[in-house]
Amino acid sequence: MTEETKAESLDFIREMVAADMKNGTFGGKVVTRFPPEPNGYLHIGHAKAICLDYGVAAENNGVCYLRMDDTNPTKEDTEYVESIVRDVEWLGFPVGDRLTFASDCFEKMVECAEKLIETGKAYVCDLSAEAWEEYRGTLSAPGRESPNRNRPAAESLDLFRRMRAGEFEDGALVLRAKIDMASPNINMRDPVIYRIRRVHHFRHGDKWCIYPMYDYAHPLEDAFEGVTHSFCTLEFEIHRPLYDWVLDNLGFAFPNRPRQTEFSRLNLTGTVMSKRKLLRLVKENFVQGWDDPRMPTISGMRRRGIPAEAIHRLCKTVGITKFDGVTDLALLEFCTREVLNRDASRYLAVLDPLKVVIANFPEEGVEPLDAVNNPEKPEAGSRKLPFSRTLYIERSDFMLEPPKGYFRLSPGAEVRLRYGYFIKCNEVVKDAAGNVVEVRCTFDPATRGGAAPDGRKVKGTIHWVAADAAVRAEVRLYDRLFTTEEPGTESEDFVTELNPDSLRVIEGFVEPALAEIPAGTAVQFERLGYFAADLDTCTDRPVFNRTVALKDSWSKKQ
RNA sequence: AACCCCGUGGUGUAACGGUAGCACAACUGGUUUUGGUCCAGUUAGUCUAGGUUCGAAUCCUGGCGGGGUUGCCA
Repeated sequence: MTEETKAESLDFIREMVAADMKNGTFGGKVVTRFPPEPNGYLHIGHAKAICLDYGVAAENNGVCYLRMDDTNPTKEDTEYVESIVRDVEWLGFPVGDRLTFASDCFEKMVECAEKLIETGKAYVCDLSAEAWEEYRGTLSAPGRESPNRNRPAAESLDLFRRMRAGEFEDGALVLRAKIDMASPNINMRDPVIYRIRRVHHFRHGDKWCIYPMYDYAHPLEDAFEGVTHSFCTLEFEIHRPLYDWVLDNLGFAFPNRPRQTEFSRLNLTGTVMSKRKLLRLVKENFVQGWDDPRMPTISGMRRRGIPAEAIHRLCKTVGITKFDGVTDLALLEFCTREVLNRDASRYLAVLDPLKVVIANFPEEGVEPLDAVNNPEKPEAGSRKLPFSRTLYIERSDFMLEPPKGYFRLSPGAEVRLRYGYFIKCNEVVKDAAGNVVEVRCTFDPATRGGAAPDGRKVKGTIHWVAADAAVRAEVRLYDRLFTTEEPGTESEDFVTELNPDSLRVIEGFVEPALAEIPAGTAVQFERLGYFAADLDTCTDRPVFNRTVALKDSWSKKQ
């Protein structure tokens, strides 16, 4: 064994799976599942679970199902199913025929429920939801037994079948597991496992009027699919005894008994992650949709230009633990820059133009210059870049009175135009208010391409576009959605913490090569950041979403 | 308040009774036709009090701090 082959450390889940494989707990198999409820779009937090579920399966030659946990049709919809499949596939995981629906198992779940009733483990209860509050007890006081608790099995079975047949009003009866009303874990105090709810199901229409509760349905879904390792987030930790109770009382035993393991969800600074809150941002038009580039959704990040690989890298870096922390958004930005620095072609763009006239350059004509597409990736080739007498440069790349350490353009200073020539500023034109509106320069023809044959150096290299050839583009700059690091922690009314400047739309100039760039393409505008071409049918101009700004040590110093 | 889970630099994560390491962030410096990249370096950590042990981030007990649970949501 050489040093390079030194094993990477495993997270606690992968260690557990490795031990299971070694001990043959599940007969040497690994089956996992990613089980979203189709009531919203997937976000970056789900990506962590997806990477874990699919990752552990793949590492052990197992399979992973994408299961729609559609046991409560009130908020579920096919739109969400479709978006979830799209997002999982975009992340690079196969779905295909491994797409399943919990609701397809409803018949088997009813059979199991009847078995629980027959063995005295479940009973039909007529206590209203309000009445139950009193019976349930509190966190510190035990509950009381329902008067229906000892209803004969035959009677419960009959009532349960009539519940299913639609003989009762919504909420009139429920089926409860008979466990322990004195348990310190409230989930074990005779939890509801079936309720009557006449709601149209997006997949089964009005076939069902009883729906199973999560705590009862989930372990069965896992068991029916042959899942071995059922990973979920920390808030389900306290539900695990019930998960186990369902399986134990229906006779599931290893190696055919799934096991639940919890890990901490992903939190990112400056955003919210709960579907309820994200839904509100969409419904109340605080953002333009689930795929708004400011959203922490997978689709939003895709549109923002964040590559799937960056999300993988983030998930790998944050790892899997039970510590409930908050990951700095800077880590996602780092992962994004890392991938984009390698892959994105470089282009020139000017967002806040200042006119530059090259006095000694011919009035007419355009000179095509060679520009390398990506210095990190020679195989990306090069392109032609038009140069002319009138140019635009970034307003911030010129200063009348430059502070110490500023090495861009200023009166008397010489800088390099990227891929172009050295230019020197000779004259400044101001308007009546004293604002600089034009800079007059001379260029050195010997420095074509950006190198001086006499070996003289310039410290600054600035970007530019030829005024006549440049293309108008809409550039969208995004900032964090919220002003606070952890929005919503202080007040439930988290929308009061929304950042009013989270979207800035700018009319800028880009070089002509970008006129017809395909949507989704990631590019770097030198010195400005990474951008993703957007397909926005509301505008006839190319649109760019800024994925992430470049690191900028100069402006940070100021 | 009862029960469960979790506490390692500012942040995220390693070390599985034997040298506290990595990454991000921050800060220096070097290279550079992007103030990007790349390279080198600096700052900074085991919540706390006991106990077990030759030896504790790791095991035990108490305290403190954080999170979760009182849906006929998932």
